[in-house]
Amino acid sequence: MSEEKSLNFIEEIIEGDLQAGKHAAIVTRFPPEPNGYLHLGHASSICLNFGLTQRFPGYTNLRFDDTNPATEETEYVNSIKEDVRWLGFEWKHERYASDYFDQLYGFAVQLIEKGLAYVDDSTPEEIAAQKGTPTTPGTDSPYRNRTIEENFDLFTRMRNGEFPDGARTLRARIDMQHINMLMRDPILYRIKHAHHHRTGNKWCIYPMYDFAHGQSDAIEEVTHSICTMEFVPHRELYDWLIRQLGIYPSHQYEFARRNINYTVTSKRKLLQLVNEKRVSGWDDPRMPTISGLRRRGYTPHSIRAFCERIGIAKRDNMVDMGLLEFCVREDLNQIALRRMVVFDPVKLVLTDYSGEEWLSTENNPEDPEAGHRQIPFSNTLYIERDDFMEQPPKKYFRLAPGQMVRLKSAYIIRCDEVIKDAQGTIQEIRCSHLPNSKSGSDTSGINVKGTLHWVSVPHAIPLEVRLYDRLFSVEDPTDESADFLQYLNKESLTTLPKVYAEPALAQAHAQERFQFIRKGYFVLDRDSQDGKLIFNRTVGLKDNWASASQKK
RNA sequence: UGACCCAUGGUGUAACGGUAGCACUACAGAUUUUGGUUCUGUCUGUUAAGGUUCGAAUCCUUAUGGGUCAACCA
Repeated sequence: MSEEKSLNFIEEIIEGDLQAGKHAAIVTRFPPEPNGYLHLGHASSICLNFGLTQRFPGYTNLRFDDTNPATEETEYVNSIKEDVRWLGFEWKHERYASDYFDQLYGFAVQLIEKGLAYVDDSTPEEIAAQKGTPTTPGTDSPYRNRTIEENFDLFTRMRNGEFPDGARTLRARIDMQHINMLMRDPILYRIKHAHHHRTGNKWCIYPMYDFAHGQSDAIEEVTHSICTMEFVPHRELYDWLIRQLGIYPSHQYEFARRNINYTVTSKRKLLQLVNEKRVSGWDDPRMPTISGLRRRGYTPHSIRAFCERIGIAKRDNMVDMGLLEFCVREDLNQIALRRMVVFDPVKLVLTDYSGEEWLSTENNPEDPEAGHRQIPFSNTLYIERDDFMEQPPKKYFRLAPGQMVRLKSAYIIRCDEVIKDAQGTIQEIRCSHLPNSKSGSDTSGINVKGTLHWVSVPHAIPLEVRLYDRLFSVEDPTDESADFLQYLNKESLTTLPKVYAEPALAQAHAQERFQFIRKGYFVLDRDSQDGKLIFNRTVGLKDNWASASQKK
């Protein structure tokens, strides 16, 4: 039985190309612009581009599309490389569009010499006016018919820095009446006296996306250049330039960007969240950035599984964040070390128990290899306040007066008495235990429905815990006519400054994943210091009781 | 008003002219020393109308709906 996984439409195209002998091997590239941090949308593209060359013969380059020195920085280059590697992929060549600036300049000269490009002195406003609209044709620039000699001279002088920013542009000479607005004499080069993160001050003219991306693809002999649907109209220009230049015929294929509900995946909007301090930074655990997810405790494996499940297609989509959460729970359930932590404590005293003992408990019931550890037990414990109810509803099988529950990995106890203060707040729950019900050697013959987590008060260590919720309160924060910031979820971060944990957690390492039993999955945050451990909740456990009891 | 892209349960994605499947979600039950996990089951779908065909989610036409295109951004 072969596990026949169906191909997505791009894999089908590649399989067809390979079978037809069009290519012996394929070349793809992941082409980020280093002007922001990578997010979930990029993860999809990374998994696609790198995944393709794992499945088919060939390789994938990492190429930075760094043609706009005004917004691009080395900080972003470094974070992008780190994130791609963290996701589990390695590129064949690390390249930059700026590596090709000399060749690109040569291509521009070729177009000028063929009469297919001209220097335009029009202002941005004039060029916009010449452009026409989607339904009305454009008009020719008055500079459109300059001689080849004049164009060459002016372009050379543009390069030499004789003109200020924005004074002139180099435009392709195609057709101002073209039905496709991108074909209406698109700008190829613009003047920017700006420092570039790699080429420094060598250049004061920079190529536009359309005159860099496809040419870089061709230089690298990329066979399948994959991008998102908004570039569909660019393909005509992409092909035109390649044809006129007579360079390697890379082909562009488009797929629909993945949208995920309750968040935004737009670098502009994410930048805004960072700049306006709505979040603590690009790696704020609430951010849909790779670095945010990493800090939140997501595993590379879970993100890859997510991308695999949401697939690749051309139709508009809105993926449920719940699927991402499912993927990370699925992974973490297998690997997380179980620990007991009480968030909202109420004291529980065993009136018929004295002294202390260390009990054995498994680190991960899903993984026998994870072994066991010892946990301290005494007659003074903390349990969760909401694990006790004086007047329990039906089917509540936690602790209540006269009721029995098991303390995880310890004894079955019965609630005998409740001590309250003048306001009626419970101060202490007094219980007795069944000595012969000890975990592992239970001869009591009693079966209880509920099992509670707990910590021994004298042994407990304090922790800070940060609980996260979705960043936005509506499914599509960008859809509404209002500003997306208006839909920020004000409860996206809840900090519990002091919770009580079993002592084993004092030895937690940054890379370890934990499941705080009945609470969720947690990871150590980098804000932790000696003596002050901080944990991020990656995701909660599925909670059928909470959803069932809320429904009433 | 134009051109282009897209349309399968609540969500995502398959079916390549021949039984509409998978995953998530939701719901019901079993198991469980985590109301977790695991297991079993249930609900819900081809945008519409024509046409081609023995047979259409699939091919054709039209309509409808959604998206994209008027940055010296990518």
